[in-house]
Amino acid sequence: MGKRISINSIAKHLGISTTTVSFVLNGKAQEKRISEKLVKKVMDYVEEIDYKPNSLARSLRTGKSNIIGLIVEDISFPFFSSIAKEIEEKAYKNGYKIIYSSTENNTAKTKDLIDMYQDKHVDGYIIVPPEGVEEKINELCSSEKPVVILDRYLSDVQADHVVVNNYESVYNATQYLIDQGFKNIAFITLNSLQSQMIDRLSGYEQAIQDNGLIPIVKEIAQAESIERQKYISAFLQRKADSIEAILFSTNYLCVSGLRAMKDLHLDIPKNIAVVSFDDYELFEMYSPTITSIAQPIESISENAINLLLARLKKKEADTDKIKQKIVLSTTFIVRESTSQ
Amino acid sequence: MGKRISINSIAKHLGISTTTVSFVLNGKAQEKRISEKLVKKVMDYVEEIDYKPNSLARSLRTGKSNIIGLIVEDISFPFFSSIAKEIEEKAYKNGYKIIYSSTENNTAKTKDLIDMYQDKHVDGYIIVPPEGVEEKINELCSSEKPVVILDRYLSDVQADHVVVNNYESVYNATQYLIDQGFKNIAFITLNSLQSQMIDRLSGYEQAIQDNGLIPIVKEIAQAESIERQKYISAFLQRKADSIEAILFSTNYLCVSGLRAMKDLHLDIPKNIAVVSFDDYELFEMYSPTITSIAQPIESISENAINLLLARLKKKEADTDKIKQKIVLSTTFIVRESTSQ
DNA sequence: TTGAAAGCGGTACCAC
DNA sequence: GTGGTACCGCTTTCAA
Repeated sequence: MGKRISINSIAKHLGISTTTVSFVLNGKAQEKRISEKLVKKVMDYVEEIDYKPNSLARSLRTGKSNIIGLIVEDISFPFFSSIAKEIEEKAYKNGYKIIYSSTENNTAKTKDLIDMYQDKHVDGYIIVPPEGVEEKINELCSSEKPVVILDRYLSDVQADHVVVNNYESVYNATQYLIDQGFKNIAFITLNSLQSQMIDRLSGYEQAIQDNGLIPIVKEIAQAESIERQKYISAFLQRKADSIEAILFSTNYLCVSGLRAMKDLHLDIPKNIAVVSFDDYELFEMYSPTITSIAQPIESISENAINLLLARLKKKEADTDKIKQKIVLSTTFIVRESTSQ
Repeated sequence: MGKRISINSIAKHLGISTTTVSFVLNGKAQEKRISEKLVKKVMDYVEEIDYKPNSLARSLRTGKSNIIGLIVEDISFPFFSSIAKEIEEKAYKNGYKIIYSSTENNTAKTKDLIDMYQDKHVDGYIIVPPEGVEEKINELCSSEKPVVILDRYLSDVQADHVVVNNYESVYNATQYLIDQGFKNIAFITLNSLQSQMIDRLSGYEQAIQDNGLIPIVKEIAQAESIERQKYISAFLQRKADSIEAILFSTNYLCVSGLRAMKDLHLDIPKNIAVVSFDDYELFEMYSPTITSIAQPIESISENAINLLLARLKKKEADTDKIKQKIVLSTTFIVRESTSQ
């Protein structure tokens, strides 16, 4: 018969009921004490015709989709694409697929995406949230779907978090620069209210204050790469004489900074020492090599997906409501750009 | 009532039939000549309770999922993540979501992924295929789902393709080196049978032959970054004296090569000139800057998704079976690494 | 040990 | 113009 294969056609073909086939297929043969013979018969036939159950129908019935929604800031950033890769790999091994999207730090788009994901009945979420989605995410959390927040901390949100110790990392990096003898240390960051940026800034400010120095902070608007470079360039032209070292709060800001410094013929580290948050292949290859604060990408990914998988496996019965906040340590990689 | 909202509960609440609600919701009110008043009533209520139809149920019934499957080699490669970003953006604007995966050039995993995607009833595929999946993809194509192949050309596969002119690009780059006065030009590539690699190699070989020179080809096994560097390093140590220029067939091979050359204190371009296929931010920032063959990422992405969307919109009726092969041009970016 | 049948939430054919 | 209802394919309760 030319009919599409379904659990029904199998049952009909074998002269048994769909129930039985379903039980066998779902490994409930033992439990339901279905005869070995029958099980084998079903399995053999399924094998023969290479039957694949329709997961849509299954999802509709069970409410589970075996899909995890991954929402990052921008999949084309190496940091996020590396995380995506790791998460996908692990998810795949556990029978989950990933639907991903980039928010581009756009609140409206993010809300939209979450709606779409809910609509697709994804089983869980891993989200790198932009500003202003706390409420939406809280809604999400109060549905029974597990949510893991990545990279940023949302204090008002009842969800698991995986972040790095931004404050301490930058505090220590700043202290390192000070110990190296630098005094006029600038911090270049994004004008963002996201927790990770706030924390990095605070770490810098506190270290500066603890050493009785004067903070020099430059906030760059979220903008295209070329724009960023211009802002930084303008800043450097005004301040280059006085600044001895610069800390960048993200790697792409640092890249823009390096371009600007190259244009201005500023010598690193002779004129200015440089440190960047978030390591990048470029920093290892650049001349001079650039000191950086490396985030543990593997560990971040692993913790996030493990946390989510654990929640997914747990029956709602023993749902321990205590949300976790996992804080991972960064690695300070000293390179040539900070040698006095 | 505490019942979950469905098209049925709406119908019941309003005292009309599900059919009517369905028609209104699907914009078929006009077509079905449903009264303005009723339409408004339905719409208002839907608005009020913020009803979102269950797309799973809809997919089950219609066979459409509004999901596009994107299968790339490795999402953590900038080339692929940039493409993913562009494709996602455009897909999103057209109401499609993306499920993506990385094949890691693993044939078995890829087949598995395709199975999973079929199972999820994705509406269309964009695939960067590893070796050995031609048959599987042909199966896919003979289902009615549109498939677009990216980056590599599968001659036996009846699908749309979007590729770049690998052969000409490398031929011209090689010729450029020759015109610059380089004679002993090596080509470092992967030991891969994928069309794009074959074509790049052929382009090199033909140019060398056309100029009466001797080809020097080094094939590197697919391996971890560190391994690759070792292989290249060993090759360079044996040949450094005679080689005047090197062409790398991919950007990550070139990065490994740059590391190796740095270790060996080979001066670029004084000792050796360097060209890489596939541009990379690093090449623009490196000292010296590295000449490269840039792929038109935006154009590749745009063509791929447009092709797919076009096929998706087209009714099966006027299905023009003629598959397209879109060949895009690369840009040769001359930088410091090739100045004699 | 196995089977009948009621949904999951929509869509769309067919009837009135 | 509007409504009844079969059906997409699978899970699962209940009965036999």
